[in-house]
Amino acid sequence: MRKIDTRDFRRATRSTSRQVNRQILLNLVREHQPISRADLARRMTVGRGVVTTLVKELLEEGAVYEGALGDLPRGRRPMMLHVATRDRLVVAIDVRFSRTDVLLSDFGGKQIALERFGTRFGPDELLDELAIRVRRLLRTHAAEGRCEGIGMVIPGMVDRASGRVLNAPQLGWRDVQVRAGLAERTGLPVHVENAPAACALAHIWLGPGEGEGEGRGNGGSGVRDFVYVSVSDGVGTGVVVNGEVVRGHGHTAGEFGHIPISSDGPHCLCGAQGCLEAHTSNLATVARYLGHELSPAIARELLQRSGVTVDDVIRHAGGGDERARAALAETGRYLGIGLSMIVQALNPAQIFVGGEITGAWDVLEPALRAEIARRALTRRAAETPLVPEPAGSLPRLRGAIALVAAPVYAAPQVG
Amino acid sequence: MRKIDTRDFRRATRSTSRQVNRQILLNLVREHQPISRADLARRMTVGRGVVTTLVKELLEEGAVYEGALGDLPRGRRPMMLHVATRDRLVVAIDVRFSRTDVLLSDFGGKQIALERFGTRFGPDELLDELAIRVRRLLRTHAAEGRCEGIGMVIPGMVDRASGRVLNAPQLGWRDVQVRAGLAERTGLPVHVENAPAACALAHIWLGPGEGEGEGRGNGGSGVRDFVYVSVSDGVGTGVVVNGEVVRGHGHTAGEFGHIPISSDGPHCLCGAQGCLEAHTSNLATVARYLGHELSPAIARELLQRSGVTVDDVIRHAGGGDERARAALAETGRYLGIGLSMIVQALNPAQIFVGGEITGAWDVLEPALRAEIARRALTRRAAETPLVPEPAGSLPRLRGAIALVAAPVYAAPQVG
DNA sequence: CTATCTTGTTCGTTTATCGAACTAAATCGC
DNA sequence: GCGATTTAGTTCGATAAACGAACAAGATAG
Repeated sequence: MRKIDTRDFRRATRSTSRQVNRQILLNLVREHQPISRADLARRMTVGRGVVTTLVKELLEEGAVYEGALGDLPRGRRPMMLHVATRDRLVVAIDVRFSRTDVLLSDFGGKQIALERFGTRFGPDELLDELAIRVRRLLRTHAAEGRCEGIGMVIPGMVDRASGRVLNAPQLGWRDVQVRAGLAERTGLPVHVENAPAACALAHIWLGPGEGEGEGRGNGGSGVRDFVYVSVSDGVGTGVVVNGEVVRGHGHTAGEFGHIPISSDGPHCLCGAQGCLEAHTSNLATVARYLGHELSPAIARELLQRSGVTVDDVIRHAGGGDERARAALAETGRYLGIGLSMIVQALNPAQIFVGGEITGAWDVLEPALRAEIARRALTRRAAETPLVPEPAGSLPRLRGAIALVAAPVYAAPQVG
Repeated sequence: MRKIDTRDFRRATRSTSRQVNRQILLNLVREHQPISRADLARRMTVGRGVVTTLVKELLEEGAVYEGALGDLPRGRRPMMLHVATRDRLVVAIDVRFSRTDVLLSDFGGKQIALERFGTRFGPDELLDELAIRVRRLLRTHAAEGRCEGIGMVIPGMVDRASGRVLNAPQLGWRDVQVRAGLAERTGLPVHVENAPAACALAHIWLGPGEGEGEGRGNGGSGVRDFVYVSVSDGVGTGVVVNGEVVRGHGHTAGEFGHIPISSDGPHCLCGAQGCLEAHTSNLATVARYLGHELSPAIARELLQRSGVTVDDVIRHAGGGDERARAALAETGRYLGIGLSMIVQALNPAQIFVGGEITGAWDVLEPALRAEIARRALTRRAAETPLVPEPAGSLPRLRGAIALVAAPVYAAPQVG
């Protein structure tokens, strides 16, 4: 029951029906490929004639292609249809404090080439470096297909519509026009997004990132209401309601990382005290392992001197180090409080947890479950599925891919 | 950028364009009445011919009517159009612990007759009583128009689709089929909803409830992303994203009332400790005024013995009672923590605060603002507008009206 | 009284779905 | 081996919508 925005609506024209049905059909092919025209007609409860003309259009545009003939017990064998992914390329860029990743992939999420380099903290220097690498990648792999765009994820707040980075504390950026800068340098359409929001987008459109080599390409998890919680240097979330990422009025929705967990907890980079992030970031976990409950600023120093990383803590926990297990369990307890708030506030169908920390899921999960169950108002809410996503599946790069792929398949807006 | 749900989509048919444009037109009339056909054509960037046929259809259905001729500097005078509200009635029902309100109103929110009686806690008894009163009201006011449905708001969790009350602790209800029961008894379509969610719906469709006598009828606040926070016996919220109320996967979204504010705070009715509700409900404020930080169960006893109500505390605060002011300011501080969480999580364009407590807005507001500003990540978020809605404007009954009115004007779903 | 301007209607054109008829290609029964 | 049956895919006329131009109905200005 959505209200029509009388100041910014899209009315139906002669061609709106076609656009809507075309997009539905394209999505059905995407999620059920290989699939025949007759099957599509049945799923859409439409005559086969309409499917014929819609498919003809999509074939001419190169959005779908005809594969092999299917098998049936009786009757004429159907011509199976697939969405085109292989010869459509995407450049995915993940900018973080520690490093920047550049991935060339196809539309289905299949990896073609991955490069890593140390992040330049000057925006112009970084964009120059990126432009050089993008051009080189596309020249080298020109035979693989045509590049349809660049997706870029940033640890910070982004105005997705304008492609401007509003505030990225980890990079020290404020009000930087990233999209225009990179688009000029490369001549490609550029999409910029906050990292956890992009990770959520990847789960809408590409599904969980298990298929390393092949990349299922079709799919996207069927869940339409979920929250993606990213735990790394910072703690951020992507909120999805009704199959759409919630951006917020000032582009800062999903900042669950900076809700207060305790009134007197460690100081956070954001200036406040006791934030979820200050209790559960990788820095916080390491500091806790080393015997402190410190602010991230001091913790960063501490761990630079000690040289201990979260991955070390997780490895030690796996090896039976009780202090490491206790530190992680404590992180789990705090994170559980945060997740319970998400459950109360949004009652999602599922919560994805991403980050290095998922390597200790056996330690984490009981703590998370306990906190959620302690607070939940209904049994259904108490049993909200938690799904870990290991950092190794490159969720942020998948998010960057989704930034380019999603608009091609998204529902046309009407009303 | 919404994803199409390939398991539950609505494809475009021959008549979809018409439905979409018809609904856009209806909403334009609603928000700009009186308005001419030619103006509608300009706003929709469509030929006047299309408007003629759409309006003819709406006139025949009685959804709009022609009013007086408009004035123009030159040319033929336009025929002004209005939405029909006066002869379309709604029965709004607000069930609470202390009492039940039944309001007969028109589609624009104009009050016709209001009845109050003590709530029967047996569902069947309550429905019987309600049916008698509804029938009597409609018989008495039969001349005023035809009743298009019943809207009913409940303090608790509701499955809106099935009309079932899942859990209403204040009433002691669990799994009660309210809709079917009342629909059978009255022969009218019935809509049931959680009270704060309905209050949010009222703000989408009817706008803030200032116009007592007339009822602006047109309108609805233009804001499409906001949160309505209801503070009374309990504390609940209605979350609105993109002009649509967020229901959650298990119908329990918006339960910000039961997020933890403190780890060792008062026990809450929900079983947990330190909930926002336990700190900021009317009971909590009264208990605080009387010198305790108590669980609501004990507080209820206490205040029954003392006979003090929130309204008393608010009155005393207005009279200069420092203890009352301090108690309310403390409530404001805790509520501010809750609101700051809402700002972080959803970054709404606006937050509405409803309930008796708004009577002490001068005491409350500084505390709320301070807490939000202390936590907010951007200036825009820090300055999120807070809008008080006094309990006297009957927000819950307006919500019940909106339950019936909204579906008539809502955007048809496509894609 | 006429030129001009604006509103509202009418009607032929275009573009979509809808549905029935038709062709193509496979299996089954005999 | 061959027609009956079944399923896939195409074609084409009917219908319903937007689109756009022409036109009638009022109003004002000079």
